[in-house]
Parts: sequence; structure tokens; C-alpha cells
Amino acid sequence: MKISTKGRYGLRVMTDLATHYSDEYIALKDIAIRLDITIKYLEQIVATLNKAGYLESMRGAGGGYRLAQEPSKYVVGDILRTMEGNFSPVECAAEGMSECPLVDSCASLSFWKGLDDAVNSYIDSYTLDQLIQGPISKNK
Amino acid sequence: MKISTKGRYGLRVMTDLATHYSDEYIALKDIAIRLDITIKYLEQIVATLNKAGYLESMRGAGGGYRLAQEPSKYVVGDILRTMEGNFSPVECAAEGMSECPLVDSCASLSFWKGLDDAVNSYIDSYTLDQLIQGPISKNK
DNA sequence: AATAAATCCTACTAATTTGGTAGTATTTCT
DNA sequence: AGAAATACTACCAAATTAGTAGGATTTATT
Repeated sequence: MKISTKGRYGLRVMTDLATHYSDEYIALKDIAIRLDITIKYLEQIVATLNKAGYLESMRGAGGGYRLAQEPSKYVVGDILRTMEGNFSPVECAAEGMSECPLVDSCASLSFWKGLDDAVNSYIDSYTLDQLIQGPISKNK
Repeated sequence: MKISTKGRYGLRVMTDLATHYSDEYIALKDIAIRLDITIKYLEQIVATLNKAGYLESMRGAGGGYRLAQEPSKYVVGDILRTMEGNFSPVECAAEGMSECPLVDSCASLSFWKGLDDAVNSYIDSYTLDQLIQGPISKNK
């Protein structure tokens, strides 16, 4: 049960933008260096975040990206679901799914739904600003 | 963040064996029909469960598999981890991992570890016998 | 106006994982 | 001896994921 690099990098980009939060635009070039990924790959990740409305962008020289809102406004769960599509560990536990022929006799459905709930309520309990606090102390 | 069919089928096989729990051996042929998968694929799934020591097997005509212990002795989390390898959504949150070059400055590590904990403690809170109760009432 | 720096858009490709098939050997019961 | 079952191992196909690449467009600077 793995989270893809898109989800991880997506969150990293958001935390990077959060730690550099201001009204200035930050170029992908800079983020790419800090996160050690290519600009080209980063472009795709940022495109997803941007389409979701999380960012403001400025094209051309001196352009870049910045958060559309302050860090505390971003729920980590939203970001992860945006990057990964739905986050349900099992399809049949997700929205309105009931294609499974075994559904009526399925002993595990409520178990899976419970897992789904546990995961989502955890990731929804964090906002971006909470992520960028604390761990800095580990640096010293 | 998906659970593979191996994990889902593995758990289904175990619940199937649990609902038919007795000292008789159950042939894969029967399980395959009930779960609607081929015997050959089922063989692989069962092989993993068997190597983990969850089952007792009997070869030859009239043979099959049965649970090595009574259903209440099986923690669902153990079964899922057996089928999926480790269950950590992110590698760096798993055992002793720290290869990530960003580890010291990683803002998210404790977040990921928390997710890992949330998932594992949920799946460890169920035993097989709990799964096979309750949903039967939905059948009527 | 030209140039450089940046986002934007889209297509393609490579690598990995997942899901499944297949064949054959071995064991056990009748 | 034969049938029914597990045990083992290799292979393959489809899907997903991860990453590359090229070029178009926009904007600031000189």
C-alpha cells in the first residue's frame, strides 16, 4: 500500500512553498534544486497543484509560483487526494461503489471502509503550517 | 494508495477458511469457486499464507487447507502485511529507513510515521473472527 | 525590438509492479 | 495404478508509475 512519488513530491512542493511563503513568486528552478528533482518532472507535479487552484502563477522572466492562501488554509488530505486521485485503499470502500459481485456477502466491506475512514481522517487532521513546524529543531 | 489484489484475496481466503473452520481440509477447488478466481492464481496466494505458517495443508486426494489456529487468533494486520510486504505508505516511515537525503530537514517524516501508525493500529485491531460476524445479517 | 527567463501544454518512453497463466513434480487416497 | 490434490518455478501480458523531451507562450529587462 504505497503512496506514489507524485503524492510525496506534491506535498513536498507545497511545504517548500509554505516555508517560503510571501507575496513573491518562486521559480521552479529553485524548488527543483532544493527538492532534487528535474524541472521537467516538477512542472507536471506543479501543474496538477495549480489546476486544483492551490497556487498562483506568474509567467515570464521573474515569474514562478506562490501559494494562493496562507499555509494554515491547506489540508494535507486535500493535497494528497489531489495528487493521487482518490485515496481509498480499496475501490469498493470508496464513493457509491458496489460493483463487486460479492458485495452482499462481503465480510470485509465494513472493515475496509473503516480503514478508509482512519486514513482520511488522519490526513485531514493536518494542515500545511503544522508540517513546517517542529522538525526544524531536529536539524541542530 | 491502493491495496493489491493479493492483499484482498489473501484476506478473503482467510475469511473463507474461517467461516468453514473445522478440522477438515478444504480444497482450493472449492475456495476458487466461492471466490471466483482460478485455482492457479489461488495457489500462489495460498502459498504465501502457508509459508507464513497460517495454514495446515494436506496433499493428495482429499487434501486441502485449513487454518492452523482458530479464527480469533489471526490479526488482520498480520495477514495484510504478509501479503503485501510491509504496509507502510511511505518507505522512509518504515523500519530503520533513513536513506532519504532530505531526512534531517524533512518536514513530513513525523506526518508519514503518524499515518503509518494510524494504518497499522487500525488493521491490527481486527481479528479474523470479527470479520466473519455481522455482515451475514445483510444477506437476508 | 530583441533576448532571456520563466510557465504552459502535450506527447512519448522506460521501468516497475501487478495480475495472471502454465507446466510439471510430488504426495496421498482409493 | 490412477485420480485428486498440493508444491514449485518459470514465464508473460497488461497496467501503472516515473521520467524525458520539445516546443509554444508570456513577461521582464536591456
